[in-house]
Amino acid sequence: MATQASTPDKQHDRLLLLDGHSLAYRAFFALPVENFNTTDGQPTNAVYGFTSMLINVLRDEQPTHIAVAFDRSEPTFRHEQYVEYKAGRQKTPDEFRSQVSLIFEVLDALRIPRLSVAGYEADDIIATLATQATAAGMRTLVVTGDRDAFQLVDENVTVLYPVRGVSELTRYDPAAVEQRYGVPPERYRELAALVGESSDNLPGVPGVGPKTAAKWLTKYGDLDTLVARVDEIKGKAGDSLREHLGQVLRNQQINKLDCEVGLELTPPQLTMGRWDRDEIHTLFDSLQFRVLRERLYATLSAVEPEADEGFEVELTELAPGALGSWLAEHASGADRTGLAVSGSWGRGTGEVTALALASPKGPAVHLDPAELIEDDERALAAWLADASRPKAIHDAKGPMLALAARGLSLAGVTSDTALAAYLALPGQRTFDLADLVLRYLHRELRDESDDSGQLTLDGSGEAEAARDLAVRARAVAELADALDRDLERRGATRLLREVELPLVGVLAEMERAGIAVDAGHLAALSSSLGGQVKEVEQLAHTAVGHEFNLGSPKQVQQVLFDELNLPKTKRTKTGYTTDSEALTNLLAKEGHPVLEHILRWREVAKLKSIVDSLIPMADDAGRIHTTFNQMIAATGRLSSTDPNLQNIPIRTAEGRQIREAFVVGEGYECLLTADYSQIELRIMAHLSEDEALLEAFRQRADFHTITASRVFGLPPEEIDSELRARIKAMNYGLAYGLSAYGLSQQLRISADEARELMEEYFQQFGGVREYLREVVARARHDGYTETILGRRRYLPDLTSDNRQRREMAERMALNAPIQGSAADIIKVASLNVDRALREHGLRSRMLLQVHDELVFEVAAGELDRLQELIREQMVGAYDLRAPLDVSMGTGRTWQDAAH
DNA sequence: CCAAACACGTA
DNA sequence: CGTACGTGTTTGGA
Repeated sequence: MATQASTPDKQHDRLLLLDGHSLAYRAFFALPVENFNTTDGQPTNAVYGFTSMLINVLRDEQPTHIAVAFDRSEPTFRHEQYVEYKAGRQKTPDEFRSQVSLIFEVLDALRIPRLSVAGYEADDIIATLATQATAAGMRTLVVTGDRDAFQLVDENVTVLYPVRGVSELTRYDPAAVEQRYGVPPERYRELAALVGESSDNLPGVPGVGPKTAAKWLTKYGDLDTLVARVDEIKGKAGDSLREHLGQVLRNQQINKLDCEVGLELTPPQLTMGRWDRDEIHTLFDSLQFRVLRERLYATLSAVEPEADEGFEVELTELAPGALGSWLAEHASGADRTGLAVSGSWGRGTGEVTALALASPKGPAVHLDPAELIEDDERALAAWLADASRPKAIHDAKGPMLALAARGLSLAGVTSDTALAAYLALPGQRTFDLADLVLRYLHRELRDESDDSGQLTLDGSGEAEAARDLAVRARAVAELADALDRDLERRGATRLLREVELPLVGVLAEMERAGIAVDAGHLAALSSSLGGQVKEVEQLAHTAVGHEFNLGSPKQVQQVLFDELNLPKTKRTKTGYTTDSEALTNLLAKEGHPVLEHILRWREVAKLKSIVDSLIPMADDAGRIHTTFNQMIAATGRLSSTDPNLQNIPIRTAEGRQIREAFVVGEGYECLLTADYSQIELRIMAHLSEDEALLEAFRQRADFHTITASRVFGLPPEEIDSELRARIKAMNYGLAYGLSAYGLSQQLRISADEARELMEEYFQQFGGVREYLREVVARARHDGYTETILGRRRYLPDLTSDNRQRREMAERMALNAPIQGSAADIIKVASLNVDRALREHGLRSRMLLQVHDELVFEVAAGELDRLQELIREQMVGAYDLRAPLDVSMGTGRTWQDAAH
C-alpha cells in the first residue's frame, strides 16, 4: 500500500494551486530531453515532468478544488516599476516553448481550470486565490518552484516546493519556513529583499546571505525597524547595507505578490470537472505516455472510495460420509472452486491441518483430514486429483507438498493467485492474499457472515479458524477471476497457464526428491577446513602482533588502515572496503603478509560455513531438500533457499570438494548434469539478429575466440588467452549494461583502451549495439521490458529524474529480456523433460535447476535413453536463431558429473 | 531481538 | 560506474 505524505484534512475544502510555468521549467531541466520525445521528434520532458508531479500531488493530497496559473508574455506591473526586472534571463529554449501548449492540452483534458491574466505573473494569481480561499474557509496548497510564494504561508496556506527533480516535494508550513530561513513566513519577503534574487535580476546587499539577513530581522523585528536603525549596524555588512538600501526597498516593493488580481473565477468555482477517459487516452497516446497513463488511472481509482466489505460464506456442516455428494453437487461444475489449506511445509514435505473448499457461488466446507472417515477421504482424494475439477489456490506448492505427504495429489489447478500476481507485479517480493484481495477486489479478507460473531461452545476459536479458512477459499476463487482478467490485459495468460502453473508440480516433485549427500565427506571437509581456519587465524594474528576478529570488517579496517597505515581503499558507507578485490590490489602494491592471510581466512571460513550449514540439512535418508521460490526474482528466474543449492562453490578446487559431497542416491546409477552453453549470448544474438554474432554461433567452434578473431582482425589460431579473455568479458558484460569504465576496471586497462575495445567490438557487431539501444528506448516508451514468452518487467525508474536511478533502470532493462528469456527457456525445458520422463516411463528424476543447468538422478539402465531425451527436450525448448546447445556429464558426484 | 552493513558464493 | 539471487557474520540501536 502506498503511504501518503500526509493525511488530507477532511474537515475543510482543499484548494490546490500550481504554478504552471515554474513547475514545467523545473521539469524541463530535471529530465534529460533526449530521453523524452515522441517518435516524430516533439520533446515532451517538460509535459511529462509536470504531469507526473500533478499526478503525484493529486494522489497524495486529494484536493477538492484545483487550478493551475500561468505567466503571460506581456510585461507586468513589475517591469513598469523596474525596467531591469528579469533582464538578462536566457531566452527560453524552443524545446520548452513548444511544450507549454501541450501542458494546456493535458489540463484541458483533465478538466482542470487554468488561469492567466495580462500584466500579472502566475504568483499573483495564486496569491489572490489563496487569500480568497482563506476567506472562504478553505485550506490552500501551493505547488511552485518559485520561492516568492513562501510569503503566502500561514496556518491555512502551505507551499509544496520541489527539492530536486520532479519526484520530491518539501512541505512548507509556517514552522518549516522558519526552520529553513530563520524567519517566519510574513518576514520572508523582507529576507528575500535583503538577499536578492538573481533569477529576477534583483541584486541584494552584497556580502549578505540568508543567515545574516535572518539575524538582522530577528534582532530588529522587521525590515522597517532595521532600515530606521540602519546606522547601528556595524562592520562591513552594515556598510554594505547602508550603501544598497535603495535596492533593498525596491526589491521589497517588487517581490510583494499582488493579492487583488481581477479574476473570473473564485476559489469555490475551481472544481475539477468529470474528465473523459477517451480524451485522456487519445492525448496520452499522442504524447506516447504509457506509464503515466497507468499511473493516472491508478491514482484516480485509488481516490475512489475503497469498499470496506468482507466476505460472506455459508459453511456447510457435513455429516460423516456426506463429502462425496457435497462435492458432486457444489464442486463439479465448470466454475473454479476456491481451495485454502492450512498447515506447515518446507524441506520437501509438510503437514495439512485443515482445508476449506468454497464452491463458486454457493456454500463452503471445512475439513480436518485427520478426522475424515474412509469414504470421505476417498472422495476428497479423488476430487483433489481430478484434473477436470478446476481449482484456484494461493501459492500452491507448499500445500502440494503437505498433501503429497498424506498421499494426496493435487491436479486441475487453473489459477494460483500468488503466481498470477507475480506475473502481474514481478517486482514485488511478497504476495500476501489479504493485500491482493484489497488491491484487486477492494475488499477485506474478513468474515462477514451473520453468525460470524458467535462464540463456539468450547470457546477454543476452532469455529472461527474454520470460517477464516473458508473466507480465504472464497476470496481465492474470486481473486482468481480478477487476476485472470488482469493477466489477459498484460498478455501473460499463456505464460501462466502453460509455463508457471504446470511448473509448480514439477518443482514440488524436485523438492520432494531432494539430493543425496555424503555425510562422511561433509564431516571430513568441515574438520579439515576448521583446522585451516584456525591455522590461518594464527598466522594473521602473528602478522599484526595481536588478536583480532577476522570476521569483522570493522576490525579488519582498523588493523589495515589505522594500525598498519596501508593506503585507503574505496569508500563504503561507514569506512573503507576490505573486499577481496581491494585487498588483492593492496597485496600487489604493498605486499603486507596479513593481507594474504585475511584473504585466505575469508576463503576457508566461507567454505566451512557452507559445509556446516549443509550438514544438519540432511534428512534421515541422507538427502537435502531445498525450496525453490518461483515468485522472487524480478526477471523470472527461480531462486533456491534453505539451503540455497544454486550457489554451491565451483570456481576453486577446494570449493569443488563441496560438490563432491552431493552424490547419487541409493537405487540410482549416477548423477547427470545438463547445461545450456552460452544461453544468454545466444538469446542476445537471437534478439538482436546481429548477423555476425549469429554467424559466430553457426561456426560451432569456441565462441569467444571467434568473436575475438573478428574484433582484432586476426585468424582464430592467433587469439591468445589474453585477447580471448577481453572479448569474453565484453560478450558477457554487454548483457549487464557494462560501461567502458566498468570494462576498464575489470580488465585492468585504461578507460581509453576500454572505449576503443568497445568501439572495435561494435564495429563488428553493430546489431548488438542497435538492439541494446532499442530495448531501452522501447522499455521507456512502454514502461516495461518483455521476454520471448511475454514475461514483463516494469521499470518506472526509466523516466526518473535521478540519474543514478535512471541508469540503474536502463541496465535492468538491458538485462531483463536476456536473463528472463533464459529463465523462460529452462522452465519450458524442465516441463518438457518432466513430461517426456513420464511418457517414456523412466524412473530417472530431475533434482535441481541452477539457472542454466538441470541435475538428474539416473535410474539403472536408463542413461542412454535419458541423455537422448534430455538433449531433445532442452534443445527443442525454443527455436532460437542461434540454436540452443546442451552439454552433459555424468558421474557419482555432482562434481564428477561436471563437464 | 532485529535490521543494516558488509562480504561473498552461484548463474 | 555490470544483472539476478541467498546466507553468514558482526554491529549497534531498540
